[in-house]
Amino acid sequence: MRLSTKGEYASRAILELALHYPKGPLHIRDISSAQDIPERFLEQILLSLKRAGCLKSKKGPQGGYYLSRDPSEITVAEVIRAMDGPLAPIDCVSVIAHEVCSRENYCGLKWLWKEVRDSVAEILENTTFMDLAERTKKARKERKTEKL
Amino acid sequence: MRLSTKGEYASRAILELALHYPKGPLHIRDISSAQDIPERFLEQILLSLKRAGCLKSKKGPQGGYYLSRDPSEITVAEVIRAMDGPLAPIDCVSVIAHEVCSRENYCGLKWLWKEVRDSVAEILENTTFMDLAERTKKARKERKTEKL
DNA sequence: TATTTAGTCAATTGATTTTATCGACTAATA
DNA sequence: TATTAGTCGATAAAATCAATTGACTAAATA
Repeated sequence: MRLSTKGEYASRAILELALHYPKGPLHIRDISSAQDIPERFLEQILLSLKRAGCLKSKKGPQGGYYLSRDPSEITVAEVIRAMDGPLAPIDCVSVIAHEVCSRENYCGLKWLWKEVRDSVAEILENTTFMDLAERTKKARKERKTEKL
Repeated sequence: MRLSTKGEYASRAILELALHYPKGPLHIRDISSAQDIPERFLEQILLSLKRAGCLKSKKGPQGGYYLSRDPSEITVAEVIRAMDGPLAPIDCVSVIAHEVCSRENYCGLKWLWKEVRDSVAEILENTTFMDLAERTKKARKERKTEKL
């Protein structure tokens, strides 16, 4: 039940862009160093996220990536699905990539995996990058005052 | 956020043993054919589950595997952890394999993954193989009456 | 006690996925 | 037209996963 590195990097990258929103584009390089993600790998991830409609980009000097919508309109579910596919733990309970099992006697388990899927989806569908950005800003602020 | 094949096979195997409980041991071969799991792969899985304390075994004729406890005492969480390790989507929110992140600015996400972890754990900790066996029996019964 | 049955164990292979890198290309700006 | 920065496809390296193998040990029974 683990999240892929790709999924984790993607969500960190979008969070970084959300923290910067609505200022202009950010370079791959800057996102990479801020979030400690291998630059050439991040490049691919950002491309996928762009194709998935989460990001837009601008070439040339003063170019970079920026969110295609307000952070409050981008859910974590959308980002994770774009990177890793269905949220379901196994295909037979995936809404998107549904697969019929050959035997009915597994269905005692099917019900369980469906419950897991729904519960994960519920959280990720209802969390936006605005929520995450706010949490992050708040945590940073608290950390600052703590140090005084 | 996918379950490994190993985790899926393991839960199916334990379910099969729970359905057979408390009758005597079942051969690897029988579990394998009932649940359609590659026999030599299942062998390894059963060994791990034995080491994890879910199963016991008996060698020789009339031998096989059987549950070490009542199905109501074996949770799905226990089985999945034995096969795949921590339930947490990423290590920094794992109770067992906790890892400190080098940067505090990820914590906006940390909180989210923790919520996911807790929600998955809540379900898997509270589902036992008695529950699953009962569900399965009920589903089979319904399927039978449907056919009349 | 010999034979058969059935689980034990370690090592290794094969396949797939994940993670990452490379180089050449295109678009935008100054 | 030089420089900056994203685009794209191919591929390589590494890790993990899934599965196979062969030799071994223990138990039952004939």
